[in-house]
Amino acid sequence: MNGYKIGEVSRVFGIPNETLRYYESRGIITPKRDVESGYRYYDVWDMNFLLDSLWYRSYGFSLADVGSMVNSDDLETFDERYRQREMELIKTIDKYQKILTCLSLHRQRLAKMGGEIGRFTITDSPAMVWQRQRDQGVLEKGESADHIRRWVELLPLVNHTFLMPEAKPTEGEFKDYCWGFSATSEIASMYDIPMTAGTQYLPSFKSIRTVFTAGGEGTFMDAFNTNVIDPIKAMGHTLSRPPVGNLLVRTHEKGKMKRYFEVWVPIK
Amino acid sequence: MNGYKIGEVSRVFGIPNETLRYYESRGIITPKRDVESGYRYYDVWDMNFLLDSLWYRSYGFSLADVGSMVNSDDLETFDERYRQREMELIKTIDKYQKILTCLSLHRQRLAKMGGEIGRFTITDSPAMVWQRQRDQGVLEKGESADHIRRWVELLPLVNHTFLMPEAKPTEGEFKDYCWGFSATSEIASMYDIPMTAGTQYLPSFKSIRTVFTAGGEGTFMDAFNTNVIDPIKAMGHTLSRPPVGNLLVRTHEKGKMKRYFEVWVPIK
DNA sequence: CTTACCCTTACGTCGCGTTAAGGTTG
DNA sequence: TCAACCTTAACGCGACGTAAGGGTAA
Repeated sequence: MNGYKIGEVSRVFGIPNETLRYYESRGIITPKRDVESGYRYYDVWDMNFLLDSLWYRSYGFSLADVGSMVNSDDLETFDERYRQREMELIKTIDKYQKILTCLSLHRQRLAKMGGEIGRFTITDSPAMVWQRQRDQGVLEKGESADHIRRWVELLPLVNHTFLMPEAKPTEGEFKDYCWGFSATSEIASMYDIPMTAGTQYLPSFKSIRTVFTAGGEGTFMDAFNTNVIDPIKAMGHTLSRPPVGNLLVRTHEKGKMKRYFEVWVPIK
Repeated sequence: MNGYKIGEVSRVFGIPNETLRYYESRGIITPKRDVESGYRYYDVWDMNFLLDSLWYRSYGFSLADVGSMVNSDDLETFDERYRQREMELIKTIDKYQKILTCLSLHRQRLAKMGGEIGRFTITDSPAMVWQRQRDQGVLEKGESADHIRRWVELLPLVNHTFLMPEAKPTEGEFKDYCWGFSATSEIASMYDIPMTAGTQYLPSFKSIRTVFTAGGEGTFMDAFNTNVIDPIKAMGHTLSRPPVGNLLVRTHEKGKMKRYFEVWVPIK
């Protein structure tokens, strides 16, 4: 019997012999067999096609595709397959690129936020679209909640964002807040976000931005009033609109939850 | 019992309830249970953490990572995880980008090659590094073949390339050829290709480039001599160096193999 | 005779999605 | 009444990797 045994092929091309056997079971490369021993003997053409298979695999084609490409495809079919794979790759790269952009941005926000606690900066809040998700812990459910799914699907492009109620705090502190999702207006325009009840467009406002932290359950409003609103008022600013902010991260420090938020408080 | 039942959570966030149960089995979200019925009741915090989980998943973290992030990670650990994931994403994008570039290029070559059969163009051959893989069907095997694996790993950056022997064809035709891999010199310099016995650097030469086809086993040399060498000689050109060329694709037309090659024939 | 190599079958991996059987709850 | 919930269990995917148990080549 002439030709190369599976181990030789394996060593030369660096492919585990299990993989070679698997390819045979999928009908991709079917070497001759020694009838007595059952040994596989790969000839030059088996290896040509094996190399082709590796080539196609390296483009990311599935084994099923590779089988057809190696054994039966004509030129036209090749062109179709390449065209389709090209489109898939573009989509894939796009997806990962989007994720990377969001992740980097978010990581940078986390890296900076430590130094921003207790520091108040006058800046314009980012224009965004905001969607109420729940009110005082009460979820919007039922059939009307379809749009929430749409927002969830947009992760990680959307933020966990709270919005204080429209009514101005007359007694000097906020007692009410509402959680939802937000997307910057660029993202909102790119992904046609559903506008339903509870969706608001928040333009850019002159604001004071800061970062504050809160602990676990029930600590949010207090932390907000004490560490954000009181200092801003003490500085002599007058609030003009409902504050809005993002959850940056929920961490656990020494067994207790610690949440970090960034917030924009619109001022006159 | 207050809170939301699994079906409600499922509907609102668009997550199959199987997945919610699976997350519980992995210790990620563990809602309270009604002791009698065994029903799961998700409270606000369960849903907060569920949303966080979806957020982290959308960044591409594994469920094991998500479990830690939701339940125990501190800020430093978050930073590490984000940093690592960012690097992974960059690598992934890079990989796909490379594949896409090769695939696009190759598809364009396939698209053009039909019109290039029988057409001879004077052009400079691309500078490349070439590695002998086998000679007349005889594979280089044994321990000395380590470097071939290195080339295979570089797919799809490398080509299937033949090189005619150094000796000039005195009788007017070529009888010998040798298959191997090649990489353009840009790629070779980027990925430090191993230089071993059988590795040659082929600089750019003034050449005639054409595309030819061959059938199955044993048809290559004849097709090359008849469709490439003879016409070039008939045009009055004198060959200066060994021709070199790439396998473009092996197709199947009407049950028979048809191979397409591009070739550069160096001339004086 | 050794021993490195080959064979087959079958099960594990990841992150779930799906299906099924059989029962309880609102 | 009947959808919705519970449990355990298993199977599927894709491309292999791994292990068991036994035969073969040089």
